[in-house]
Amino acid sequence: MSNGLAKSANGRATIGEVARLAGVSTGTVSRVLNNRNGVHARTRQAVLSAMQSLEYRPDQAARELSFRQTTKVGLSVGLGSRRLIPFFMLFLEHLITELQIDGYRLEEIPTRKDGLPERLTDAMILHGAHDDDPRIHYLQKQKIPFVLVGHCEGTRWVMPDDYNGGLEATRHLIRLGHKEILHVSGLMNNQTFHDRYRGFQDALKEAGIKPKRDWLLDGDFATLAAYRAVRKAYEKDAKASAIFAASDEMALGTIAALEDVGLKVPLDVSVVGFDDLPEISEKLTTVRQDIQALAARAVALLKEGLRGEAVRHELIPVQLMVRGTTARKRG
Amino acid sequence: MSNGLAKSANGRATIGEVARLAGVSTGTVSRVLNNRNGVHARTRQAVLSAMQSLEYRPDQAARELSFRQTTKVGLSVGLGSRRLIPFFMLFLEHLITELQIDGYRLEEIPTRKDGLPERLTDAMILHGAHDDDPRIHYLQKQKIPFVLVGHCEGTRWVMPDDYNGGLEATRHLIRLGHKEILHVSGLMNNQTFHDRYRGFQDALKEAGIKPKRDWLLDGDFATLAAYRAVRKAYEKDAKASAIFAASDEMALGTIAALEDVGLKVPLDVSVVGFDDLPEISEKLTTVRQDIQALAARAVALLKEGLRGEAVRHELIPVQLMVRGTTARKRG
DNA sequence: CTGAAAGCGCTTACAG
DNA sequence: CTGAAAGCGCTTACAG
Repeated sequence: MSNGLAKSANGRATIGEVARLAGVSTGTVSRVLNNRNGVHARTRQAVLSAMQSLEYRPDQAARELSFRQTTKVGLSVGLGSRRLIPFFMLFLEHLITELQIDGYRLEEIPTRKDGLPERLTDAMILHGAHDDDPRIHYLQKQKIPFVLVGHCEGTRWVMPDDYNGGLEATRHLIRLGHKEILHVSGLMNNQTFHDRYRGFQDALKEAGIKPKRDWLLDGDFATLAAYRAVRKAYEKDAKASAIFAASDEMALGTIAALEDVGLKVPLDVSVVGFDDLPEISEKLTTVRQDIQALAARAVALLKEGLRGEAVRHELIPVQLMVRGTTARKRG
Repeated sequence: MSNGLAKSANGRATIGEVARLAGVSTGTVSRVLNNRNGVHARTRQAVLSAMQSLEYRPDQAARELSFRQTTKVGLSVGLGSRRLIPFFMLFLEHLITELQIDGYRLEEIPTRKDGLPERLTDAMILHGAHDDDPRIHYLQKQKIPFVLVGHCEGTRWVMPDDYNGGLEATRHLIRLGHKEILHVSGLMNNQTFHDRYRGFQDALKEAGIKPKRDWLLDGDFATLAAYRAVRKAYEKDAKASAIFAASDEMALGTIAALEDVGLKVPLDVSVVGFDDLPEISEKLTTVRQDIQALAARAVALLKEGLRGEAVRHELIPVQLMVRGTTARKRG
């Protein structure tokens, strides 16, 4: 090694090597590693730069073993919430990664028929919450810190800025000259989709467009259901020149339906999706949400909860990605 | 504890407690734990029963730390293979669990544009292989032990018994009196679907049924594509009273299409799927495959490879699950 | 504010 | 065939 210190067998620097280079003890290195206070600023700096120059990355296994008791974080998926969908998979993967950084371990906790988690962990992450979700009150009573992926007054929560996503997607269509815009979504008892819908409505309102009742199509959050709803609408009498689908999957179904009734996207009808999932949305104009950030912020809030800090919430920004499925309204 | 030995803080027995109860050293316990030979049968038995009575489960973190060098298993997903689908998610989850038991760590290795893995690990699991997959020859040359999920002469492989699944699904329909049976699948350059198709063909052949060219529908492995293919077929002139869809997703699309052209399932048309995925296939007559066993056997074969044993392969049995979407042919 | 030392639960040469 | 002991890379009272 350029600094004359040997690295450990498997090629990675150890805490001991960092300590030697920084001229401190391993205990001190450990303290800065874990952000404990009571380390002199100068010392901390020295350790930090030693870590950097050695590209130090702590050994997970050793940490877990030393934290005699690893913090177990439970992931609770709401009743009826689908687990085997791309969004959830990606969220789960990022969540595991983010928790690992702090030495926490994720466990999926099954939900009982009464809607409560099968058992409790040191802290919990709640996904797929609905109004009056029994888990919220229950965890509050048990004094288990938790973070909600979604929103609920008085709790610690984090979620993508679905409202603004819906707003921006719809504004984009309006800017392109579209005046009649369908919205393909699912049941509105789902926070996420309700928020996207509110964004849709408000964008119309601010443009002075009054939505008709039949502009709202039930796509049941799925490709095929969206296809059937859109196809049926256009086979009847739909004239809309633009469609905002509340998910990329539904956007895909929407596009296929338009194709099958002989309409070209984006020539005849523009389509915007939502999520920007890999493998699915490459060519779609859509609203990107940052799933990694969602997971990272959820973990950050959870740590605050574990430290007993005050509840607060965060909204993860989303971003309109203009690609090939939207165009200016024709003559 | 009933045996008068204290368990460690976090409630789980340690190797030391097992050793004490069995009247041996921790080294010996470790040896039986890792199936090392050179332990007297009687001693081994004593240790085993001590483990059992203490419900001993080794601490992963401690093992990893002690195995100075953890074995890294790379998971390589073939180019163009979809990763965000339920089957793959479930396989991945089981794979991680199974590898963990042996203290191995799974890493997903990206595939380069030329089809080779970005980097090598101690051992690899190949998924989504196609004919002439360059990874196979490459890994053989590099002498990296690997297991293929699929099949390829001269390699170590494991896969579900897709052929028999296709055979059984089709036989089931034939037994119900159906004589004209469609098969909804995707491109046949995919081993899995090709095998299911062969099963379909052979079942017809043994029943003396000669399939027509247009009995094979391209469902592109997806719900929506299956829907469109089936709908188009019946809108034209299809008369088949039964359909074997090569995946549950395609079966769902198939059923929706039949419904939309006014046919009742299973009254007018019977439908069989394949996979039996949770959340998706509750009411479907389908062929269950055991994804957990698939992962477990893949790991077992990989361990053989790591030990330098001869290559061999395994077929994981599948099972026909008769549920509500198939019925005896009418009139 | 910092260091020396014990300890987390396992594995593995090294003796015998 | 088996035990005693060192060591894996960290954390954390305990002194100072």
